[in-house]
Parts: sequence; structure tokens; C-alpha cells
Amino acid sequence: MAGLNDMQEQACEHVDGPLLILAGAGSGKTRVITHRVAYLMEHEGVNPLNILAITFTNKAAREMRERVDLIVGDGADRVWVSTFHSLCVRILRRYADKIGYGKNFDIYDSDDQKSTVKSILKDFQIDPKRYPEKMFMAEISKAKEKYLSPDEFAKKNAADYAGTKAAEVYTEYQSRLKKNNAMDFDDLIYKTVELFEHNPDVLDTYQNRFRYIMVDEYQDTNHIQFLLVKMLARKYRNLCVVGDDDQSIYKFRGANITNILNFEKEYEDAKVIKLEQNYRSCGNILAAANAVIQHNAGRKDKALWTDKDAGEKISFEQCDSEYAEGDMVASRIKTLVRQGVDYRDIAILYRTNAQSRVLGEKMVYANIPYRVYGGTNFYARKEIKDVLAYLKVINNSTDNLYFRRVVNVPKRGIGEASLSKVESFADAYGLSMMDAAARADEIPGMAAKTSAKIRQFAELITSFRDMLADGESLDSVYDRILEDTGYESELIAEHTEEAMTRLENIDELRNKVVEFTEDNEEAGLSEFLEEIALVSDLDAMSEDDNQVKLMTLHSAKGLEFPYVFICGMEDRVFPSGIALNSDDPDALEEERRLCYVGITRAMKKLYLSAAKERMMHGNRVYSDVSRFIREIPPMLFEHEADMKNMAKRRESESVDRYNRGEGRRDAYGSSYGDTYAGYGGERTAGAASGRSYGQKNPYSSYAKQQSYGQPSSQPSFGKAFVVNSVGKPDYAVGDRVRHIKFGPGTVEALEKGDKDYEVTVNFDRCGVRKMFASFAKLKKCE
DNA sequence: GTGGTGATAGTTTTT
DNA sequence: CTATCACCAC
Repeated sequence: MAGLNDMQEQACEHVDGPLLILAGAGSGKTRVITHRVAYLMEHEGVNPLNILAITFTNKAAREMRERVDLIVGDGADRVWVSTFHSLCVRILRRYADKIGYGKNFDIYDSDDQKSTVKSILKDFQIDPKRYPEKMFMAEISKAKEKYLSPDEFAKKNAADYAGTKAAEVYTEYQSRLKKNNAMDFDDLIYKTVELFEHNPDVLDTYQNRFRYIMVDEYQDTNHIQFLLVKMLARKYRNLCVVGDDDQSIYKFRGANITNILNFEKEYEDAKVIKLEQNYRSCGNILAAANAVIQHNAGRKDKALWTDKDAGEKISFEQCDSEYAEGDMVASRIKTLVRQGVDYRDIAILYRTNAQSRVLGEKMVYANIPYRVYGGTNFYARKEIKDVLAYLKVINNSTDNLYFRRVVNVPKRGIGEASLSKVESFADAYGLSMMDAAARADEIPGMAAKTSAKIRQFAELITSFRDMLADGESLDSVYDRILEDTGYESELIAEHTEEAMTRLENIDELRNKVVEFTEDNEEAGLSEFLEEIALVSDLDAMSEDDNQVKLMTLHSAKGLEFPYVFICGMEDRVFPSGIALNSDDPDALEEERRLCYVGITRAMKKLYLSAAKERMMHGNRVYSDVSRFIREIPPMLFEHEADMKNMAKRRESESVDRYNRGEGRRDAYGSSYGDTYAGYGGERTAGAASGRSYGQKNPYSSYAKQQSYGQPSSQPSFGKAFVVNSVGKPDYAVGDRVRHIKFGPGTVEALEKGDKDYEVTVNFDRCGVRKMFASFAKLKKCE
């Protein structure tokens, strides 16, 4: 086959039976998948309808489709290429009735999820301060990822109070979604698996349909996705999965790396092909990537190689602040452009979205065209959600959540008190709130004035429905909504910059409506809503605009750029403070994989940068250069000598610290000890040079306690910590204790960890908190 | 029922 | 620093 190396060719020509392709970064993975599709069709005569390719993002799906098109041309459009989520939606739209849902179910995004959980907590009188809704959302999501029903989840978590509560919320959450005929993201997959499990005939249909299945980014699949694939592939076993364990960066979202590591156990006759030749990056970049990832334990052994030249050395610069960093990046970009590089060939990557603000500002200053991807998703913006909620209500949605969202936007004088009357009326008669609103005059105990307002709203919605039924186009109804509801005029009247942006966004959404109606003449409102339920603005990335691209490292996966800047190479930024503090050693490894992903995005030249100080959560914070920088051999950098010096300086610094009794933190390496002792040290240094620190910073207050609150004879942060951590606290479960910040409370649990006691306290003022005993500095109340 | 105020807590990555 | 929330005065 043309243009493929031996391994790639083997991968393409393996037709029957399970196949695992371990494809390193830049090893031509997409190429292999697309060529394999082509091979199946052209050489094996496989009907394109029988091929399913699952990708992780819509963008990847689109790209793959285009590339298959290029190779085979005819029939490629009949290959089913989609993401897990859209695949499941398509199946469920057809069969949702078999599992008790309406076929026109709504899809809840995380915002909708959150408001649902919030309202449940309110009804259950669970204090969100003590048990934040986020926690429940995470629990529910985790349960679904493991394919645990509310009942099973309840059984598993019956032992402790929090688990029981979580189970109750999960149960209620599920029943509310069902009542609203809605599914969240996790449900889409969960319910598909459930559908298959209870309807073997349906499963059989799809097994026959998808005789050849390919899954991209297999390292990022979670358990339920694994189950889904396993079910679909069970009959013909023509399953080809492609992935790279080194690029698994979504564990926080439930991705299960063992899916790929155990593929050979699951499918014993699996053929395994490793793609180790990298076609993307030049030698120095690849060497850096290899050096970094080698610090991870427990990975499948492989080493990428390239026959490209070493290329340019890697640039590293430690700037004074995040602003200086932004300036530096801007000036480097200008230099590149002067040398003839296109803006579109440059990407700026960072760990957290928050970093994009300063970088974006600096691009504006420097007159560099740029675009920030990710961040607040376009479809998650308030005004967009409002307008979409209108559309959803108009689209005969039985969902009360969307009704509630728009019924009083703009203000119509319909408040919570009236709404709960509408809701109980609806519940009593088995109606949706929308239907109940149309009969508002029948609702007992409602003032005539109020019920008139509510009926008016219902009539407004009905008028939009009628327009659509009369065949008016989607975009003209869209305009009427903005006008007749007064939404637009309210924004115009505001006369603020923010309102203008919102109007622009609403206009942008209108463009999407028009675009959609042009592309899909047959389709109506519900098809439109469906189309946009599963897309993010990352999917809209276009090659046409000659702009620098700014995005998180996560978003950059699967992409490549000739010139890549990675900013914020500082400990506690990247790797993130959370990973550094985590007691799960894999957290740091996941950060390292992320670093590996970032480095391997670069083709020609890689620029790494750090800031000595930056604003974080409203406080100036001083940071060390990221440990990942030190994992790259100095010889790969432009200023080799400087890098060596930096390494040396650090060494002597830590020897110094050790002699002063601080170095122990390295030896004991407790997560908390590391961070807080570090802060203590930095803080003193900073104070000495006359810098002021925000007193509100929780870190500095800990640091303060640490350094001054000890009866130790030396100002030795690490040491004090170590001494303290070994001893058992003088309080026990049930004792009353006092915390310097949180006040009085009762000890609920005391567990011995590796290096420290972990104590759970129920504080009178702020609820249950878990902390390390040596840091909590709890005083027993006699 | 609305709108303003002040306080407060939370800030990793996203299909 | 910012988004959200509880509370209070109309």
C-alpha cells in the first residue's frame, strides 16, 4: 500500500479478529485507520455500511471522514464515523422507547446536571456546604462509568453515611431525568448498554451492522465504553483499537488505562502492532519527549524514533512574571512571522484555561491575530443557553428545567412561589410545566394577575410552535423569538460591553441556525438541537483563519503544529498543585503524560517558558521551574550551560536547605509537607525582601502556622512537620477539638496514612473536613 | 417578586 | 480575582 511503512501496512491488512495498534505520538495513527478503512472496502470488498469508526471528538471524526473520502472516494460517506456519544444518541433516538424513554429525549449538559442536583439537595435538605453538588455529580458520573445502577450503587455504599446520601441523590437524580425525558452525557452510553443488555434483538441488529469496528484513542475509554465496544464486537470480533498508553490524560474523567493495557488478556488471539516511528517531530523534540515520559513507571515499553534531523534546539526561558512571559512569547512569534512563518502554524499551550487571559491580552498588545479555543464553551454561555432553552421548550420538550430557565427571562413577574404552584399542578395531573402553564387559570390558589402572566407566556410559546408548524423557516422563527420575547431589546437597552458581546454571540448562534438549515433542508428544530448538543467550539477549529491558536494541553491532543509554545512550566502550575499534593502517585504520572502530549505536538520547534511569580487565585505566588524541565537533558536546550547551571543551583540549594533542617521535605516527600513547607520557605524569603503577601491566602496562613506556631527552637519548616507527623494526635474519635481557622468541631474519624494521620472533623461552623493531623493543628478541648 | 448589597468560597483538564 | 449566594429593603 502506498506511502506506508511495514508496520503500518501490517496494521491495515489485518482484517479478521482483534487487533491492537499501539501507536506512539505522531506515528501516523490516523493514516493507518483511514487506510485500513480503505483496504477493507477496496481489497476485502467490505460494505462501507458495515464499518464503524469511533473517535473521541467530533473534530477527529470529521477529519477522519474527510481523509477516508480522499482515499476511497466512492462510498466513504456510508462508513459510520462518529464519537461514542453521537453513536449512542443515534441508537437511542431509535430505540429509547424500549427502555422507557421518549425518543425525543433532551440531552443535559453539565450545567443542567448541576441545577438538577442542586434542586435535589434543596429538597433533601442536604447542606451543599457540607456536601457540595460537585461531589454528587462526580459520584453519579463515576457510578455510571462503572455501569452501576442506583440500586447497585446504594448496595455498594450502604456502609457510610455519605455513600448512602450519594445513593439517594443518584436515585432521585435518575428519576427526575427520566421524568423530564432527559439524559446526561454519561446516560447516553449507559442507556445504550442497558438497551443492548435487555434487548438482544436490538444488539444483534447492530452487531450485524457493525461487522468491523475501530476505536481511536482507546487509552481514553472508560469502563462503560469498554463494555459497549465489547458488546458490539462480540459476534464478529473484528475489533481494532488504536491508542497509546503514554497519551492517556483523561483519567480524571474516568478513562481506564487498563482497557488498553489488558486488551491482550481480554482478546487472547489479538494481534499487536507497535508503531514507533515518529513522522512529526524533529530529533531534539522527540528526544525531550522520550526523556520526560521515561520517568513514568508502569508503561508499555516503547521508544519513538525518527529519521528526521535533530532540528532546532529547544528554547527555555524563565520570565519574571506571567506578563513578561506573555511578552516574551509575543516577541518570539513576531520574530517567527518576520522569518516567514504563518500565524496558523503556531500554537500556545497551557495547563489551565485561566492562563489564556494574560496570553490573549499580550497577543492583542502585539497585534498578533489569535483565537482562544476551549474555555467557556460557546454553547455553555448564558445567553446561548437561554435562547437554546427557548428553542427546547418550543420543540415540545416536556422538560421542566428548560421551562423554568426561560419562563421569567426576560423578567415577566413570574416568581418562584408561582412556579412551584405550577409544578405541583403539573405533577398532580401528569403534565409538563409547559402544559400546566397553558391552563394556569385552573391552578388553585393563584392570583388572576399571575395566572394571566403565565398563560401569556404559554401563548407566546405556542405562537412560535404554530409558526414552525406553518412551515416558517427556523431562522425567521429564531428572529421572532428574540424580538417577541423582548430578550434582544433588553440586551440592547443595557448598553454595556458585555451585552454587546452577548448580542454578538446570539448572532453567531443565528449563523449556525442558517448554516444548519442550508446544509440539512429536510431537518427541523429537533434535528438542529440534537446537532449542537454534542459539539464544542473546539470542533469548529478551522484551517482557514491565519491565527495563532491558544488552547489547553488537553485540547491539543491529536493536533500538531510546526511551532509550539508551552507556557507556565512551573511546579504547581504544570504539574498542577493538585497533582503534586495528591497521594495517588499516578496523578503526577498523568501530568507527565500530559507534558509528553504537549511536547510531541511540536514539529519544528518547541518553546518552553516559566514565570518566577504569577497571580494565582488572587495571590502572588512564587514558583520553581517545573520538574518536567529538569527531566529534559540540558544538551537538548539552546542554552545548554544555563540549564546545567540551573540544575546545579537547585542541587546546592536543596543541600543548603537540608543543612538548615528544611531539606527533609525531600526525604519525606509527603504531599502536604512538600507544598506547605515550600510555601513557608518562599514566604519568608519574600517577606525579607519586603514583598507583601495576601493574608487571605490559605497557603500562607498555613505556612505561618507552620513556621511560627511551633515550639521548635529553629525556624525549620520541614523538620517541624516531620516531627509532628510521626506522633499520634492526642485526641481520638468523638473528642471535641478546636481548629485555628475552622473553630470548634467533633472528631469523626482518625486514620493512619503512610506518613501522617488523616483526621475527619465535623466542624460546627463549616461542616465535615478531612485533613492531615500534622497540619490541622487541632487542639483538644477539655 | 425584584433588585441591590455584601459576604464568601472556590478556582485542572472536558465528550 | 471572580462567580455565586444569602440576605435585606423596596
